[in-house]
Order: sequence, then C-alpha cells, then structure tokens
Amino acid sequence: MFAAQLDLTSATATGMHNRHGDGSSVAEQRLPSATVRRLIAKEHVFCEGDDREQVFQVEEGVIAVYKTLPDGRRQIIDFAYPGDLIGLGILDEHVLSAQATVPSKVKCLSAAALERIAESDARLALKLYKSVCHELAATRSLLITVGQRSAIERVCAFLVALHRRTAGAESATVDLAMRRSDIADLLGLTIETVSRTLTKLRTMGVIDIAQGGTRVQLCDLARLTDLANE
Amino acid sequence: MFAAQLDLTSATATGMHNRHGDGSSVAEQRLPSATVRRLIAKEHVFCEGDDREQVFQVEEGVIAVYKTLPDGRRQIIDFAYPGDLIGLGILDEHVLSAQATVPSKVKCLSAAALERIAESDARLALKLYKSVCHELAATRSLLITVGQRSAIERVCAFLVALHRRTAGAESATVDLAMRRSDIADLLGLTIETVSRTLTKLRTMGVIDIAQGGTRVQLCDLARLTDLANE
DNA sequence: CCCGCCTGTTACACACTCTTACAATTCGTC
DNA sequence: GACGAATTGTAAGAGTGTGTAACAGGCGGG
Repeated sequence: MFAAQLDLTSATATGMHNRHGDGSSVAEQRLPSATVRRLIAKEHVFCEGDDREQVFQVEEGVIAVYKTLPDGRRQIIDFAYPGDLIGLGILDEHVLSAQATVPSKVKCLSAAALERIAESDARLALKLYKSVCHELAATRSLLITVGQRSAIERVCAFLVALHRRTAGAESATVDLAMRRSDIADLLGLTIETVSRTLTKLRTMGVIDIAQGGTRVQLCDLARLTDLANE
Repeated sequence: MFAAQLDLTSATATGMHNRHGDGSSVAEQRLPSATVRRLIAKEHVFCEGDDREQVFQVEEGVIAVYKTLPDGRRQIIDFAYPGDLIGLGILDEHVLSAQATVPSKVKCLSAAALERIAESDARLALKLYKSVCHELAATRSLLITVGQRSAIERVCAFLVALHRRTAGAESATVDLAMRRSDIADLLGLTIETVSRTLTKLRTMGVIDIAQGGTRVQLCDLARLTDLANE
C-alpha cells in the first residue's frame, strides 16, 4: 500500500478549482473533516461484509488487512503503515477485514464523499488510481513471494520489504510490530516455521533479535537480500 | 483483470466534453486510433524492463501476465481474457512480462495518450481506478489461493474461477487455453502436481477431461466449489 | 510414413513444511 | 517481587508436495 500515501487534503483542495461541463457541482464539496480513531492491539478497523461507509488512513501503528477462509485459515494481504489508505474499493461492502496488530490510530474518511468528489475531480481520481496501482504492485510482490519462494526466502523478503518500507536507509533495524502468527499468515507459513527461520538467520549471523523478539537488527543486509532471491 | 473491461472509446468520448480551469487542453485529444497485433502461442506482448509505451486490450485468446525470479522460477500473476487491459501502471518501464498462451489478438493503445487524457478527464481516471481495483481483487484472490489452499483446493479454485470468468452460467465446460506449466506457475505448483490433481478430480467424478486434455467438463460444480473451500 | 520433439501422465524416494506436544518466556495481577 | 495465564519458542514424528525419471500420446518435419 505504498502509494496510498497520497495527500488527500491537497487533492480535495485542487478539486475545488476544477470546472466540469457535465453538471457535477459536487466537485465543489470538501471532504468532511476527518475524525481519528484509536485502536488497541487486535481491535478491528472493519470486517468483511461490513458496509463500506468509510475509508481509513493509518496515522500510527500497523493495520493488518486480511481475508479468512470458511475453515478459519487466514491470509494477510498487506500490513498498512502510517500514511497508507485502507478500505478503498468499488463495492458497497468491505471484502476484507482489517485489524490493528499493535495500538494504532487511523483517520476516518467518508468513502461516499471521497468517491463523489473523484467523479468530477480528475486529480483525485488519478491519485486514487495511482494509490491502487502501488497497492497492486505490493500484492503482486507478495504473491510472488508466497507462490515461488521457500520459507527462508519468504522471511528474508519480508524483512527486506519491511526495512524498505519503515526504516530510513541509514538504520539497519526493523521493528516487528506484529506477532509471529501475523507474519506466518502473511507469508503462508506456520508460526513455528517463522520462528525456526528467524532463529536460523540469527545463527547464520545475518540478523540479530532483541527486545523480546520484536526488534530485528539486519547485520548483513546484502546477504539478506541475496537470500531473499530478489 | 475482470474490471479492465472498460470501454475506452466511450471514456475518451466523454473526455472531450470536459472543461478544466488548469489549462490542460490535452483533454481535447482523442486516443490515437488503435492498431491490432496478432500473436502466436508463446509470443511476448511485452517483457519486464521494456519501455511502457503501450497498453494492450485483449481481443482474442489468453495472455499470461507473469514475473520471473533471477533463478528462473516464474509466477503468473493473471491470465488476461478478451476485454481485459494489460500494461497499466505508473512507471515508465513494464515491471511484468506478458505472453500469449494460445494464438491471440491484442489492441495496442498509447500509454502516454491514455494517461495524459486521464489527467484531465475524471471519468477516464475513475475507470482506470476501477479497472485496477478489480485487478487488485483478482490478485488478492489468487494470493489467498496460493498462500492458504492445498494443491487440490488450488486446482478447484482455478477451475471455478475460470468457469466464472469465461463460461456462461449455462455451460459447465471450460476451455484450458493454456499448458499445464502455465497453470502450475499460476498456482505455485509443479506440472506433475497439476496433472496428478486433475486426474484425481476425474477419478472422483467431479470433472471430465476431453479434447486432449484441453477441455474440462465440470460434472459436479457444487462439489468442485466445495473442494475449493470458497 | 517414420522419426524426433514437445507435452502430459504416472511411479517412487526424498525433502520440506506442518502438526502435535512440551518448554520457556513475557506480561498482567496481586 | 512472585505467581499464574497467555503467548511464544523448540523439538520430534507425520504428512503433503516435489523432483527425478520413465513412459505414452500428439504434432510437425523430413
């Protein structure tokens, strides 16, 4: 959900200057002032089947976006970090669920208002388009990881992606702001395999694990990238 | 790539009626008249790294959109059927490759022209947005299949999806317009497992295979859907 | 018409990952 | 600071899926 980092404020601001000949005066409307919701760990932002009344922008924490099979198996589609938008779509119902992995904050936006404005504001519509394009790229990348890579390659790819996404280039440390089970459900592995693999990487000297298993130091980023088979 | 079935002609036609205050007269331009390209089986539409000069709309046949790892492993992201758009994105280079699985025809459209028009035409931009949303939904669905389902569930899910996508509700037959290796690379399995699983489904009486393994009759669609764990 | 190539199928041994069970750690509470 | 519950980590057997390889069938070229 990398590109979902659009600045909605500026998008709607420019939208106000557009003029259309198709009679859509709704372009003049501003997005209603957004409210912020605080979430505790494991609390849901929305669930599959809920009315899609709102779209959310992550402000703090991490939100896991996932889908569950009838028998309970869960596939996490993406982790959303601050700046990312979740809940975009074209249906009236959410087709995915979203829950915080750690205490988080999300900005709540009216889905109807956002999409009404986009109908006449090409810039906003294009921003939404590009956001979803980035999200698509991330999902494809995960699909390749899950479809083709081995357990160790998956974990390495995850760590590298997490590093690119959350850490500055200078820092070689990533914060695992989620449980082993979340990582397992993202990568299509089990908790135990994730655990084993992290231990193996530590034994190999590629990473170091601290703070009760939540903080990972990437000792050898080049090796890690290589192991990920990127 | 289901929703990529947008009617570009109408989109650009309505685009001609828009008026914008930001000085973008490019909205007046029409999309250059599209040329049609014929492809033989296995011929590439574009490759990863190619300049993204064109976007393509499938007219006939099936196009496999895929990505390869450095060591040659291949993950097919999606099969594109007539009406689907391929090559959309935000970068100047293609990040994926696309090749025909059977003799096909694609309409070639200028990517630059399409995206230039979208900059001032909210309707076209919104259509692109919705197209990518549908593509995203399909990719997510595949991710769940590959990440969580067993071999037999994957094959069943593939057959059900193919049926929904290509066959009318009345017909219980699907045409496998691709090789076993293509299905394997889509589902994250090996050729052998795909072959074994299809045989198993035939033995179970759920499907029947005809025409040299290219045509599959879904004898028990309910059972098939159940086996897919949808 | 025969031959060779490509694709698809089947068999078997192995490797990987999963399941189960148990140990260790962390966190909340007293 | 200590206890107990919940979560996480580790170890060993079980199962699934994979790779190798051999064989069958279809298609096109010689």
